[in-house]
Amino acid sequence: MRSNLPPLRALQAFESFGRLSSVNAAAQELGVTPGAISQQLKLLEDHLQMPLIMKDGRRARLVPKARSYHAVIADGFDKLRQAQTLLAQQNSEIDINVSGLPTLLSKWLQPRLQSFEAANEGVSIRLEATHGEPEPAFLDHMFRLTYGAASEVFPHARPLFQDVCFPVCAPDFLKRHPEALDPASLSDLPWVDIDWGPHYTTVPKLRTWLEAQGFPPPSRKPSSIHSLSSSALEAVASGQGIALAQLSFASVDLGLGRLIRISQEAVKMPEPYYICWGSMMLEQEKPRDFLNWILAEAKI
Amino acid sequence: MRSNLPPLRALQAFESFGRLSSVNAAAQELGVTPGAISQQLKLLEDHLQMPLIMKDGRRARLVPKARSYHAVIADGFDKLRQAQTLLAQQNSEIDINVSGLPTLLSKWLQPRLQSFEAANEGVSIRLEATHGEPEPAFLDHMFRLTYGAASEVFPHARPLFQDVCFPVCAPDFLKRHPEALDPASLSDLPWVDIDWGPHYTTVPKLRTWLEAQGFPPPSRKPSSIHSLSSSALEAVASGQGIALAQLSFASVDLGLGRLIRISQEAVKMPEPYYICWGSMMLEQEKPRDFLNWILAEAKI
DNA sequence: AGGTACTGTTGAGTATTGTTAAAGTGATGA
DNA sequence: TCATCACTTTAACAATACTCAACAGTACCT
Repeated sequence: MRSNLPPLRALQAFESFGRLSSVNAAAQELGVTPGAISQQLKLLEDHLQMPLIMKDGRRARLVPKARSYHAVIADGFDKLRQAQTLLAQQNSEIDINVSGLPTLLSKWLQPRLQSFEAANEGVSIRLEATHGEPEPAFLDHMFRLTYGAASEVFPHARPLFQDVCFPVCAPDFLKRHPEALDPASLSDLPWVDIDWGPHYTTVPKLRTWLEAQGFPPPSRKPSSIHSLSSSALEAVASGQGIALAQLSFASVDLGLGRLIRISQEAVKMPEPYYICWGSMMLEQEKPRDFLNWILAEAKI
Repeated sequence: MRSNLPPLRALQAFESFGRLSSVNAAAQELGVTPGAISQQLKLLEDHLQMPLIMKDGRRARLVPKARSYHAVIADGFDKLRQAQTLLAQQNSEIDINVSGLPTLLSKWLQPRLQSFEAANEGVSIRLEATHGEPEPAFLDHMFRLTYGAASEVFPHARPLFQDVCFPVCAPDFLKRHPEALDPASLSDLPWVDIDWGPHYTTVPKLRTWLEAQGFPPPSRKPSSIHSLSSSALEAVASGQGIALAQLSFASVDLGLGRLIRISQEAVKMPEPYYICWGSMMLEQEKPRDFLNWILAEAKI
């Protein structure tokens, strides 16, 4: 790909301007004067031989045709900024960085992290909960806890555990709907859905469990849809309805009595959770210890 | 994210240098002199307060610690270059751009494209076969033909058709292995696998079909694994073994007698193929006609 | 209408970046 | 061992980008 990029400073001005829709704001963000931005934008129009900005009252805006171009440019600068955060991570005092799916971190890892910290005096761990997978390059300084096939894009991955799912509700809800204990009636109760997003199509939903038991799918629409399991479980705990919960995410709340398991029947998640890491990760001692610890934890 | 980027020209020099491992080559690529590159690299080291290059004999190289940083920076510049190709597409004389999964384009779209070109005199169409999904921003000037949930990241999507799969082999192979006509013996025959990659976990494989018919999974390892269905079908046509083929991809070769369907039993693909497009796409007449045509084709 | 407050543009002077050419630096070979 | 080569670095001039200050257009208020 031998395409000559336009002058980079001009691109940066364009990116900032397009995002903020203001020459002044862009100037402030880039730490230059508005005049400089104005000149750079003109320069870029000149280089690309197409108009990019139009005046809308006293403001200036992107022309519609430049919108998609800007989107890709903005993406590129995002990556460049990401690279800076990677450096910041490398140079930080943190011993172990762990990125993971939000609920996996908060409901599975967090509760047992004490045991690791107790055994490793003075170790500092940073947890980062994100839905989207990080750049593989980040894995040189970071573990990633994720689900299923997403792990395959990373240099190294080992399965942690394969979870099971079953329906749960709140004690309070069970009082109002005692029929919930009869699996055949679950299809008609209010329920809470968990949406894993388009990339995870094989994850069991309430419908999956019902069909596995030979019952019809839910007759109502979900009373709420959550992108986080933990948020869905909160909704269930507050009595909003039933949901198909994962054992490892619900176990704390089950122990506390905030949630009740309505059926002993469970469906298995089709794929395990994984821990992933990069090639330079195991050269340091503390990450190595962490990996061994977490693999042992998962086998219990 | 309020992180100050380093001087961009320095980043660009770093990106180019890191990729080419040579100051001279980087200078040539960026159309400047080696001295400028050298100075910019020093500037970047200065800005980041960390060493980036080391001398390896008379060459200069990246220090290992900078490798992952470089990977992300390079990704960012790739995006910026992509943006240029997007502009090039916008300004090109092509009426209709179609990006799609390779085999879907070559085996399904290509054969019926004549009928569209015949009906639309003088229309120019460009086909681009890629496995990876394009930036959503590209969809403002491009259709994308893809499979299943991948379609959900794009602004608009309509299902085309839901394919079915069944085992096929070459006539020649059938002569050598007449037992192939007995489904129960398929598990023990040489076979060819199609690997859709980590993002498509629900796609049927030979194993899926066998299990659906109540037979054991393949007893041997696949004699070859292909990332393209079309390449797998070529291997099968050359007599390498059997494979689970999709009706729409195999139909031409079945008609020509290059492939033979060994069983009438078929498994359905769990998700349909989709055609996807962006918001500004249907403002032009020719893309609108194309969309209508392709949706009609798919219903046949 | 006219004043005021914003926002963006323009042009000449200053600072930063790239060029040119000469000087290091390690590998290679007679 | 010294000349030579391939490559990179350094330092003084030329080109590019930024600042500053004055200007021009638009909105809003009285």
